[in-house]
Amino acid sequence: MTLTLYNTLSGALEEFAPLEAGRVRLYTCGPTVWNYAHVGNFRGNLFYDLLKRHLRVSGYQVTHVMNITDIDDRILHEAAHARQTIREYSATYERAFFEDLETLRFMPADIYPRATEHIGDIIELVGGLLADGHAYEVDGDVYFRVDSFPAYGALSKLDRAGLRAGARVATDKYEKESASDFALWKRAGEGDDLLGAAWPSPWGAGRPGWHIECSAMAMRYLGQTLDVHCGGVDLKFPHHENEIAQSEAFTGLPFARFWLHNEMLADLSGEKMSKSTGNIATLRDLLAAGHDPVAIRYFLVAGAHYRSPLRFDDDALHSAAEQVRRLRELHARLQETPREVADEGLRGEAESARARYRASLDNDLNLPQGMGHVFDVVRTANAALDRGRVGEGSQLALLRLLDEADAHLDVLRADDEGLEPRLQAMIDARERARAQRDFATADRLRESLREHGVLLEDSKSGVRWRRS
RNA sequence: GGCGACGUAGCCAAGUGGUAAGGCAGAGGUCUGCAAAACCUCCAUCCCGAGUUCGAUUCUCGGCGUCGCCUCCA
Repeated sequence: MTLTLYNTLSGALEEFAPLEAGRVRLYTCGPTVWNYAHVGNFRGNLFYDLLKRHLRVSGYQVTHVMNITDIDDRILHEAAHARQTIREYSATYERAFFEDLETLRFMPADIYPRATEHIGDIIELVGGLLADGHAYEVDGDVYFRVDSFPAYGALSKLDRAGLRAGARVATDKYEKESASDFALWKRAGEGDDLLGAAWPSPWGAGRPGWHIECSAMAMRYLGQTLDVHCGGVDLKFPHHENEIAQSEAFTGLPFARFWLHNEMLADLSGEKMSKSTGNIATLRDLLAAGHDPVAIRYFLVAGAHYRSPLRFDDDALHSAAEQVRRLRELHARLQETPREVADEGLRGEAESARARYRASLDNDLNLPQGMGHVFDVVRTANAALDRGRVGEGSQLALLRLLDEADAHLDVLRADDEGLEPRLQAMIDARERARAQRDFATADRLRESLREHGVLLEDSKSGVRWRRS
């Protein structure tokens, strides 16, 4: 089975193969650290996570670079307001971002380059574009000359004539040859040096434009042609279009072979979650409201196919939490000693489900469909366990199925394995009371444990506990 | 106005030219000291209209509706 991915560049599903056998060079658009990221941002990050995990499942070694954009107009503005340098200002949000990623079990990238630490690379890129006539300088600002790159618009399918030369372009304060030209380098404003936001360059003190850092850092660590470049659909234009233009104008080579774009997370009303609208929830908000981070992860990664919009909704979050619980429940039951029974049927079902699960993931990362296959078997397996019909063969096959899914989901492992001794003692005391058929005492202890957030489940093989 | 995506049960969400996975919620039941969990049963004809076809939810056209992008955006 081969991995097929939807490539925005061609607008079609394509068989994936990296340039170098066995190794994938992956670049994913990281955060601009000017504020706390919201769960919509993390939907994107978890899409990257899903892709990377599946590439690894598929046998590839993945070199993953994700940028940290720590210089931009908003950071500049906020830092000035807070009377801090941009580094001081952005450090808080950068740290929070990494904490949130860890909470969501994001598989870390290999390299997280910061824009401010690659000014030299950026200057080299801008210099090259100027030398070749792909850019021009106006009074300390440098712009990319879109007319010099005929393929402009190929990714976003925007016809250049169709890019309305009106609206916001008219308000642009810079003097550009053409409305669609974009800044590669911006002249320093007054006080920028005090904020730590001005660097010397052949065109005078200034800072990089928005798009250039991605080109510079991607090529720095991954070479001139990437295998996969990911981002949200809202970055297709102008960000990715501009990345392509400036990178390919510089190298004369394709910048990225596969462009993958994830759809947005929407609020309850269906509107895209975004900071400017204010309809956002941060991970911190959700945790404070008592939501399990693992359920949030499941919701964001498996709640919908990555190219479909996903609506943020309490019921959907609850549904995610229940699905995680059911998977964990079955996983726990499969730790028991298998019976000596003939279980060819169940084993076959588990193996077939695993093949179908794999095929779903190979088909453009269709995890929601894959989970359908998994849950088909979850029910069958539980029924068989109820009847004591699970032997060693099917037990192994079922565990393999769950492991295969968990290679993407990463929801089975618990954050805290242990139980406080005092609570464990209460469970033991309850078991003794039950053995003596002193159900009043047993029920009292169970209720008390419930108040401590521990739920009990009695089974033939003993009592199981879990956090509520 | 241009480009693009989407409209499947109370909710979330897959999918297919031959009469629609899965999950949540809900109802009834089995099991259990009671619970919980688990299991069993029930719960949709796929926005509307026309067309193509032996047959369309799936293809085409036209509506209606929702959303995204059109230089802040994951």
